[in-house]
Amino acid sequence: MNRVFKALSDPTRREILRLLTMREMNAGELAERFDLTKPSVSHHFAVLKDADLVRSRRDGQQIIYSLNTTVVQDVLSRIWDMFGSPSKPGEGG
Amino acid sequence: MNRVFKALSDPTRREILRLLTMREMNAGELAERFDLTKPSVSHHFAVLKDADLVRSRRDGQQIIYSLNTTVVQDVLSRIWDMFGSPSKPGEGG
DNA sequence: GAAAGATTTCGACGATCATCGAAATATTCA
DNA sequence: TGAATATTTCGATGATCGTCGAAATCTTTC
Repeated sequence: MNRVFKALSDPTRREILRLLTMREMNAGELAERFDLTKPSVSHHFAVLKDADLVRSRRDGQQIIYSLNTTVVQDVLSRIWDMFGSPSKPGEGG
Repeated sequence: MNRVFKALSDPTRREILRLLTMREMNAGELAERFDLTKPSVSHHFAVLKDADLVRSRRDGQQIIYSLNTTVVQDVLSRIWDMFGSPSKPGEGG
């Protein structure tokens, strides 16, 4: 769970995730969207994969990235459970 | 929004937030729960306050921390909107 | 097999971050 | 006013992080 929060702590990676909610994209296509070198963007892919938030598959020369939908949903549920229903003081928590 | 994610990226701070969902606590009470010096824990309070996730008020010699419930709820909603309903490829997003 | 294209790995560098001990600030109580 | 308690601020330090250019890996095509 810590890797997930670390992964989400960088704006570039959050933007990658947001783009992938639209449709899957290959590495070069994603890299074009950022003012970063390809090695830098590739590093962000690795962090997101390590957190299990995205998946990748090869299609010819290209690597196609997609959102790991089930994990993202599960993670969001956990976060919600952790902070989403705080009992107010005096409400009996 | 970036400050929020940065704030959430540290396990100690997430634990502070989790504890505060139970009930409000003063600084010393919270600090006892961690194997950290008081200056370190105090630093985490500052980060959480800067992200507007917690509030503090003074009661005599003590500073009482509580979850900023409305902001936490709002933040979670935003995160959910950002990643919560990803359209699968071919589903027409 | 060699050239070309897409992507990642490597090694390094500067910035940011979590942590600490010491000192400073704020409040209470005698 | 001065001692005691609670908490934060300051200054420093080691670790982690995002970034880069160069080199390596993998695939396709000729």
